[in-house]
Amino acid sequence: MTVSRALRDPSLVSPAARARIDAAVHALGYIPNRAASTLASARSKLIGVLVPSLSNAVFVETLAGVQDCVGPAGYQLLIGNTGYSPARQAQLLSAYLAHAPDGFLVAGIDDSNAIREHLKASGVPLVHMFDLVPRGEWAVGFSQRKAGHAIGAHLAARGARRPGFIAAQLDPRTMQRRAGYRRALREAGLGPGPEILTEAPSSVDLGCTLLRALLAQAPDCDAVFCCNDDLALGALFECQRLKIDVPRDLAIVGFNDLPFAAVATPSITTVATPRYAVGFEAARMLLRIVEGDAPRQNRIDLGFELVVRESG
Amino acid sequence: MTVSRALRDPSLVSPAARARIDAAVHALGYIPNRAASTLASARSKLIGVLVPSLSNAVFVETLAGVQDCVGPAGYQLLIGNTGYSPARQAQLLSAYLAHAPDGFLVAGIDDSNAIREHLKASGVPLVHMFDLVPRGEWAVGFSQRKAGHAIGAHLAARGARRPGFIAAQLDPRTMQRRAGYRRALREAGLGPGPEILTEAPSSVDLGCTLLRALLAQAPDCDAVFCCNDDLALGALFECQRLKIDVPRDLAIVGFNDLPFAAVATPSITTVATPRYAVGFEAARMLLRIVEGDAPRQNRIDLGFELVVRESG
DNA sequence: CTGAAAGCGCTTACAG
DNA sequence: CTGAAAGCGCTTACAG
Repeated sequence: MTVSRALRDPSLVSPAARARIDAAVHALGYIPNRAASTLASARSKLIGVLVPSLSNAVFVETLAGVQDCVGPAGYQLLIGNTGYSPARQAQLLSAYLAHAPDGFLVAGIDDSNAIREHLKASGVPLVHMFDLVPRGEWAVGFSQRKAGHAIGAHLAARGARRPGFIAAQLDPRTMQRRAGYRRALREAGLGPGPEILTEAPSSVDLGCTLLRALLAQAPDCDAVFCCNDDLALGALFECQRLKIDVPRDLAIVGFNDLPFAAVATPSITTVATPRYAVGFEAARMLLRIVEGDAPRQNRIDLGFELVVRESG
Repeated sequence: MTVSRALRDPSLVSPAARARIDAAVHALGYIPNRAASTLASARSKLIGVLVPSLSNAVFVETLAGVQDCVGPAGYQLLIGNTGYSPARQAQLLSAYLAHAPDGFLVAGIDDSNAIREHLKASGVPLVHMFDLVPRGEWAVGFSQRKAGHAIGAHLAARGARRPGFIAAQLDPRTMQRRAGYRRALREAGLGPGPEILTEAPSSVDLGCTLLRALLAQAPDCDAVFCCNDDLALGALFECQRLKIDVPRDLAIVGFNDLPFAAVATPSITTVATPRYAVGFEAARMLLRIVEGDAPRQNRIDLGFELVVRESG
């Protein structure tokens, strides 16, 4: 148990003992057993992270932020992909609870109260990522509504007469962006405009399809807000195929500012979202809670930035 | 301990006992403690997965395959991003070893023998993903060399006189593709052709830069093999910016067949790689080994497919 | 089919 | 600064 002490905090042990222990550890290739440590200390050094998708680069970068924050502190992640399904989210939360994680980081609100109570009972702290919505709970994100509003206002200011909207997945964040966007159009005296919505998962390919559908429904459309950059890229490709000049004939605006947006031809106007920072700061908040140094602020709004480029 | 039995395998217990146990479990919201189970049974139901990158969609899809295979069997993943660094890989392997994983799945060969011995000593089985190289070890993948060869042969057959090559990251798999590609050019009586290589991480943006560098070095270049689709997309964007007609003035070929390749304008010729299947089959192989039913074959070659489209 | 005993490898809390 | 004792919550192996 002097060994146990030396491994956890070398300063608790005399230099002589430390040296002998270090030597033995090296000679034997000894690796402490975390299961035993977890059992004895009631600290697993595991953090459960739930994201709605991994094919969306946004969440991959969020995970990178989380990892960069918790890795140096010696925590490992249990990463779960909910596929935007509340049921799957509940299932993953219970499965992870068996591993006694020290905390949870979740992107996408959990609607089902069943799990909420499960969690409360478990006492495992949870920080929401992206959604600022559940007041009174820990959250790091930004206002999807304001971001959508910024885009609507931009298109109106740019002179769009009949802007359209295309969206996939229709998760709550997308719908919040839409709400802000529509509000901006209203404020600018524009109608709600044509919209093509589908619950299908988002993809570049789908962007092509939705753009065609939009133009079929509203041939006089002169701008389109795509609920994310993948869709925007597909829309751009489709315009190129149809010989529609972007932005002259049709302005295209995306969302997230994924790496390709800046270098597409034309480059894509979009909203840069602080996804890496959301992951990092949410993880930092969680670690502070776990380690008993909870921040006074329970919500952090990281903001966003409209990036105007060539496409609209 | 009848409870323990009922939870692991209900058939071991009488229906009456089972019913009472189920009722109690529900009433209490009881969740078994995996740390205790791991400690007592020497089975963690944890699998360590090491990939070189998560910003590359290839590995994200590989992880999806792994997850879809091991999830139903009740295993959780510890996912580590090595960032193409052998040192980081070694570090992650030791860190994960402390969690006593039942197995490892690794993309990218581990060069450092130090860890190899560590692993051997631990007795934790490991299956390589993508690389078929280490004979005598478990592996699921395909021949990068042959895939590169198929591209070289295709460009030559298509009439390219001076094909170029651009590549980033320069990991072993990329270099194997290059070797096969160069061999095909040689066989077709073409010189090795201009090449722009950089160890920088791959990105769409970098594709733009490398294409410009290639054309600066070899203005008479009439085709380019980009070591992956991200680079190919960047190259395509850059051609559009420079008003270079693809494929008339310059043919572009990528690698992986990421979702956007099929819908770009023009659509991108590439090699479809079985990345989801690599993950799934590697996981299946590992599970069989872990569960004492090791397959007789220790290597599975999943092949690849050249997908000829508009860009070259 | 059910149960009492021992132990997995650590950590905690308490003595020295 | 170091050590003996007890226990974390399960599972294994052995009796009944």
